[in-house]
Amino acid sequence: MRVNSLTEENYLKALLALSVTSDEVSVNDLAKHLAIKMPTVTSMMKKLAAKRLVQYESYKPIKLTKKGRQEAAGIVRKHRLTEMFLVDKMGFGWEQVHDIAEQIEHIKSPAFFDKMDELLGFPTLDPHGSPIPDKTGKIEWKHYEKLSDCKPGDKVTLSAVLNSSSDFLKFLNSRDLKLGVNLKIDSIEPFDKTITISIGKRKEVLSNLVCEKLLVEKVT
Amino acid sequence: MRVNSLTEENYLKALLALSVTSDEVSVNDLAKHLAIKMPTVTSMMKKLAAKRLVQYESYKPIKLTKKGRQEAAGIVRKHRLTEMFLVDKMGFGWEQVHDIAEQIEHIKSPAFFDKMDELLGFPTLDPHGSPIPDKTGKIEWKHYEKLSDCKPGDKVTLSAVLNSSSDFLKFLNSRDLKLGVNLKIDSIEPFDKTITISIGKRKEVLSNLVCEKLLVEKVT
DNA sequence: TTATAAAGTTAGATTGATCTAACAAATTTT
DNA sequence: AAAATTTGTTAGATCAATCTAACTTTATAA
Ligand SMILES: [Mn+2]
Ligand SMILES: [Mn+2]
Ligand SMILES: [Mn+2]
Ligand SMILES: [Mn+2]
Repeated sequence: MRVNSLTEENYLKALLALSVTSDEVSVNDLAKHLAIKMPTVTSMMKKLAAKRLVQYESYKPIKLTKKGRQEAAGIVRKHRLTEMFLVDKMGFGWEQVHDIAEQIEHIKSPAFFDKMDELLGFPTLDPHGSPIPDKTGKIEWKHYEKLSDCKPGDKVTLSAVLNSSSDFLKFLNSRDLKLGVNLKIDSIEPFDKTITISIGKRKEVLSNLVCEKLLVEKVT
Repeated sequence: MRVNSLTEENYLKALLALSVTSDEVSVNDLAKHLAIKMPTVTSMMKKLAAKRLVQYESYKPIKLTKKGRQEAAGIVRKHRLTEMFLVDKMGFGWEQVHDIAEQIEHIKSPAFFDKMDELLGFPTLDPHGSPIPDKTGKIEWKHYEKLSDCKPGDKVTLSAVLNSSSDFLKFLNSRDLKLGVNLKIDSIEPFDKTITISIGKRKEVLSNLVCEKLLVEKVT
């Protein structure tokens, strides 16, 4: 009843990720998110409930307990510190680091991650603009909005991405869309919500699917 | 039949470690080294034999195949590169890195270790003086000898340690025994082979148990 | 060279993580 | 409200990695 397995850690992380919207998570959501079958989730929920990491009763939605949320935040903290370290200290591109961090987040060594933290100067954001949870498990998102919710004429700064897959980030690289670039929304196609933006004098056309994954901050 | 599990990797590494002396390894040795029971070893040997990583027949000693030796060297390479990175690039002490490297050696990401290698300038020795296997799996030990095999009057340089446990290395730290220090053997107690050495004008008394774990190079 | 001890194997159980098939509950549609 | 669909659970199987108990082979000692 002491340390969590890699598998358990992945369930906790999934629960935390799925909680951002609804706080309560269904067996089905979890099964889909982890690409496993529902009965597997059911039995793991019983185990995690016994460890007081989740609240679980048959046929009712699942909630992380405080303890569960903290453990999950700890994993995410390790993941994001790692990504930051890989980019800032080792010279990887932001599109290369997620998969490595998925593995390193399970390393058991507070000293290792404390050292990363220190060498990085105690960062609060990861290379994708996501907040790095603090040691108490607090996760503070800035008040960003989705590019897909902006209006024509809005001037914004690209501040975070909601998808860290290599494919998506390579796409952004190919258009020189990095965190911090300033964009102006020129127009939105009513039919499919495709957005045309200006970056300096360059223009780009971005599908709604892409814009939903881009978080921006209004500039005055 | 593609990728090896963490458990399999640990068996291969153990086999390689035990092969330094005898090339052939017994079920018993392996069981002791891994702190598991013999039947567990037997069944794993069948699995590794099926994967052509070891040569195994009932009641006969076990040998790594060429493929097995290469895989094992790959893990050791990752282990030692990691230790070097932790010490040289992250500021850990040589007594802190073995346990972290035991975990990181199982990370699946050639790019990650290639980057370490590059940032370190392609080192050939780890922080404990052990050779870092090259990418082809070749491991080249310098011609060191054990301090316990030296004679009174010998002048030597401490070049490697055969035990990377935190306790042992903390003991060496407490006596300022780092790799590269020059020692002179003053005398050897015939009864228990305890050795008295001089380091500059300082004198230390080292038990045979300690001296067997210290590899030195004669200086002229 | 027989007896004893050590080393090794086989058989069967356990635990964790997963699956499929069958059934049950809850939700949505009609 | 009944039917259909979706969601969730139970039961039982599988696979990897481990164990213990019982047995066999090999090595060592008397
Ligand atoms: Mn990530
Ligand atoms: Mn990230
Ligand atoms: Mn080591
Ligand atoms: Mn080492």
